Amino acid sequence: MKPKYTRLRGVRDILPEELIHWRDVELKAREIFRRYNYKEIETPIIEPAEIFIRTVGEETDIVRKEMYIFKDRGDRLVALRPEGTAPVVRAFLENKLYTPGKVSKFYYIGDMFRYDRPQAGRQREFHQIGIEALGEASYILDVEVISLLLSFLNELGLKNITLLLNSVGCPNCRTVYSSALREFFASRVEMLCEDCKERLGRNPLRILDCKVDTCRDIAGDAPSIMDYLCEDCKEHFDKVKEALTSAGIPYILDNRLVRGLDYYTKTAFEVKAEGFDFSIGGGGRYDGLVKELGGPDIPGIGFAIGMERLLEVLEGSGLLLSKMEVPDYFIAYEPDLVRDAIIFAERLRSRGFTVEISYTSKALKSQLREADRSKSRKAVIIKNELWINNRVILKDMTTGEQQEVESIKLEVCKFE
RNA sequence: GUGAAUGUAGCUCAACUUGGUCAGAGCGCUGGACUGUGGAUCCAGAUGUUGGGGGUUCGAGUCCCCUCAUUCACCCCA
Repeated sequence: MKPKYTRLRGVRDILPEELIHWRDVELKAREIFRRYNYKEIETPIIEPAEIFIRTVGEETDIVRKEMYIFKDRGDRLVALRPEGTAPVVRAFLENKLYTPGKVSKFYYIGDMFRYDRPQAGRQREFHQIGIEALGEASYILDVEVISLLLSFLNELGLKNITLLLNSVGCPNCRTVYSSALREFFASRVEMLCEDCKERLGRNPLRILDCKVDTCRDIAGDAPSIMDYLCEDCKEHFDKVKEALTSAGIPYILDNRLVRGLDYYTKTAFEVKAEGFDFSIGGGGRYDGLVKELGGPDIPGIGFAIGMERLLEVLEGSGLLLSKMEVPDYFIAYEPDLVRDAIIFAERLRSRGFTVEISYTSKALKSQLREADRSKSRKAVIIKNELWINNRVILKDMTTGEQQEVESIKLEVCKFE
């Protein structure tokens, strides 16, 4: 049978067996967030498109061609959220959660939408686990956020995670750097690939992480942002690096690390797993974002982890171990005892057991086949001659051993 | 948005360069051997508008065109 309706491109169903692993990961995340005192927040999937356009940046690909954007029936321009930071900041301001001198720390787990062509590690609907810490400019927070991220991955069992680190400066020094880059590349424009020629006008920083060899070679001689950081940004970055080093957190400086959203300032970072091309998460500071959304001038920092990507890495590393739970009992019965069987099943369920029952009242043979397929640990067989004495047959489906027991025993005993 | 590959039973895939017993296998499913006790073995059986549409041909999963979908890469990113 061919399905009449199928899912939209780029979205997928997460089936029970896989979802188990999602919940494991989420559980671990919540546990870590608790230890760092982050509180969960949930924002709508749909938002005024404006908040993304303003913060992510009009010239970014996300806004130019990847937003699910449309007008609702009230003629409002709305968007399915392409990322989590702007909504959290919006909620933070709208609910007046800020108090001077206090840091607000949030985490979220939810789905995001970007209208991309699907490929490995990329879907149109994808899920992120992210945090946002608002109200503190100190480098100490940067280090804590990075440390949280690495602890999380570490405690999931991942080794060989590399932390890539950069500073993207602030609007002041980045502008200077940007024009220096533009000047540099403009003199070599004829050697750049078509994409980079485009990037030269739009965002010269992007040329730095072009994959074309000739562009890479040229970019190798390009000026480094480290020579352009202003005093404040430089000092901040130095302190972050020092603190990471003294905390024993290894990192790789990557001056070509360019985050894709305009709101980032100062510290920018990504985490990658060995053997996987994509990064599984990234983040950074965004000290101007709250103000950009109409709030006070308070700083922020956060990161987001791609759930699907993380799971792919965990899968590839053999770290997905949880299995689906199987029923404790399967109730099989002689047909005229259906009602008794139903009631007995309910009693066991009310004691906390997972109980399946045959829905077909078929021959015992096929009921036991059902028991086998349901992967139940034990079968309970209810037969007339025993049932009148409140006894049932308890069969261990693994060993095949069976014994007569009092039915009440199953209710009061803990499952062995 | 650009480029490439793929699209055959529920699942994994055959049927090849050479259009003509080509609509198949394994797994799974149903039933039987086992007459009220699952799994193992053996035997039997069901299932497909070969993604969809059009064309070439006496004849097309097999060739051509269009379309849809999937996968991968680019752009970009989680």
